[in-house]
Amino acid sequence: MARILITSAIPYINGIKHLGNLVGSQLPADLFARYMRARGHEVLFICATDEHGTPAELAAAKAGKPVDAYCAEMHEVQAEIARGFRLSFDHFGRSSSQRNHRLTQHFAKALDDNGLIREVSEKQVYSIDDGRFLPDRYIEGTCPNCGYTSARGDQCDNCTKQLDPTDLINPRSTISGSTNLEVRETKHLYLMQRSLRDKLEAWIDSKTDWPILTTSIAKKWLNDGDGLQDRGITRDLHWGIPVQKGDQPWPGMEGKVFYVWFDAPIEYIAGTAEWADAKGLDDSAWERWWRTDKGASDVTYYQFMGKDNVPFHTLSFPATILGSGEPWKLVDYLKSFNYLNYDGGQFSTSRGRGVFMDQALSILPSDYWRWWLLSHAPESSDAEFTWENFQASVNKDLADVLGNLVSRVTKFAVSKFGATVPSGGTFGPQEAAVIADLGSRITTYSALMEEMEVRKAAAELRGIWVVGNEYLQSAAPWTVVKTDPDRAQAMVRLALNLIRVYAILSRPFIPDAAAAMMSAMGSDDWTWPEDISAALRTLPVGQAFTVPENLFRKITDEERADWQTRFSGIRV
RNA sequence: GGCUAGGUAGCUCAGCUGGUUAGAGCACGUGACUCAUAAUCACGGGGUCGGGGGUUCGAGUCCCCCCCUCGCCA
Repeated sequence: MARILITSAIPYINGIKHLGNLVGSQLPADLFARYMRARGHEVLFICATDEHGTPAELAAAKAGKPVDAYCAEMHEVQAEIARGFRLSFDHFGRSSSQRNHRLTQHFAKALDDNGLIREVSEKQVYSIDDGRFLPDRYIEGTCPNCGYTSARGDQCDNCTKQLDPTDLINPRSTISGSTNLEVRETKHLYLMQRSLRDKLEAWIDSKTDWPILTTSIAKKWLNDGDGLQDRGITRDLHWGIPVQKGDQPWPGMEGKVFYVWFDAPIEYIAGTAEWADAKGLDDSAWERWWRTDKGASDVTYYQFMGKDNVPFHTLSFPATILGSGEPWKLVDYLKSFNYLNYDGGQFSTSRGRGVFMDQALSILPSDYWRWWLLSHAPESSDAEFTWENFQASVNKDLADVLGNLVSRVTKFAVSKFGATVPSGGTFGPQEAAVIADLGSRITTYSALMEEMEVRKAAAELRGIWVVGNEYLQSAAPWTVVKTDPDRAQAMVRLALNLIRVYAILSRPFIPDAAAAMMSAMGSDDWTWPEDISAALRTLPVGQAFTVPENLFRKITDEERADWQTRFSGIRV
């Protein structure tokens, strides 16, 4: 038994995420966690909400709520949706937790003690009416280059020329529209990533088994232009983790907070501490997952995220860990995903284009989405969601291949032999062939799951389902029963056992349907079928089973057309 | 403009270090079966692997140029 730590990139608190966000991190992480648990490993799966920063403050203001209350509320909303998708987090934490405050301040002190923090004085635009410094993208004005009146502080969207906020003519705050702005001098802390560059590069170079997507992004940042840059880790904001050196004040930094990208990944650790707190365990319970001097040396740590998060997880966060000089666990395997596009374009949160997690659950159960998203996960390149493809995949794979298999087996069995596992006959060559076929397929499937080859694993699982239909078709118990009822009973017995085995194998992808299959077979034995021959003889003869409701319903053309128009833009 | 990843059957995608007639699922056609959610199973048609050069006994797979998507960055 191995010890496996899994984290999913933490979703930002501001609003409900769309399916592209889901399939890029939380869902594949859940798949992997469920699989590893099924194999009997000790798994800890942590996620959280990322709560700090300007967007959270603005969203709270828009909602007319204090930012802490807003975050608490949105955290609960996201947690509820996560439960709806059956995301099996051991803990769903919050980056605003006290645990994260203390750890973030601790890391800042450790970095400073090691000479890796420097102070930088810089000029930034301050909005007097808003009472805050404005990040570049919250300033608009007239482009000095082309005269476009809605140029942003970092770039003009019209002429694409790169700008400095102070270049803008008649600059204004996009938050309030106020033009009462001035340039103020402010001091910030920078993490000296440059001095950790070689260490980081050596570490990245040692990860030869990582996806190309992951390492190529990391190397680009290490080598592009002047190479890895030092990074500001503080901001002039109110909502965030106060800048402190451990539990001591940081002279000159009063009133400032850490930058959200500094504290967010630390929440992986803090979230584990929150998990221990929630369980009433002491510090050693979470430290054994993170501190190699306190029992974590045998932990294998996996991270899951979309490609936009890769630089922070391959460079910035490791810089924090390595720079601390303390024995914290570094990620062992980083699985990254490309983007999911929506019907010929992008998912767009701001324009409400695409399907959001709450809407998805309002039209179909989570298993439908889990299956489609995972079997089409954007692993090697960006992938495309279309309603036609979704409909075809759900109807064929789930309803026809798997759902109908369960249906035909149980209904036939009940009508001929009653609602108990029949005792007659013995397994012969046909059954031996099925056992051999499944044995090798399960080996393949397991290997793909361990390699996190999500799409290929889904395809193999589907192949495993098809084996059941192939067997029934060639064995034809409905014909055999007329001349040799005992033989037909043996066939039915195998088929019923098949349903239980399929429940186990399918559970990481479609947990609800798997539970329904298992329960219909009157069993609760989820032991992984290492020995498929024995696994197909597990249900006791005479044990009662039930005919489950159809596991999956089909999506009609009318529904598809309706959804297609409903989710084409403008979220209602 | 720089960079990453892609451009393979109607659609969604596999094809590791170059090697027999380029694969899967869906869709389509034909047949079988009738237990089942008009489900299933078998067989079949369909691709000059974005374009053009080159290296090689041999290239979808390596090199060069060009075109086109997606994304990132400046």
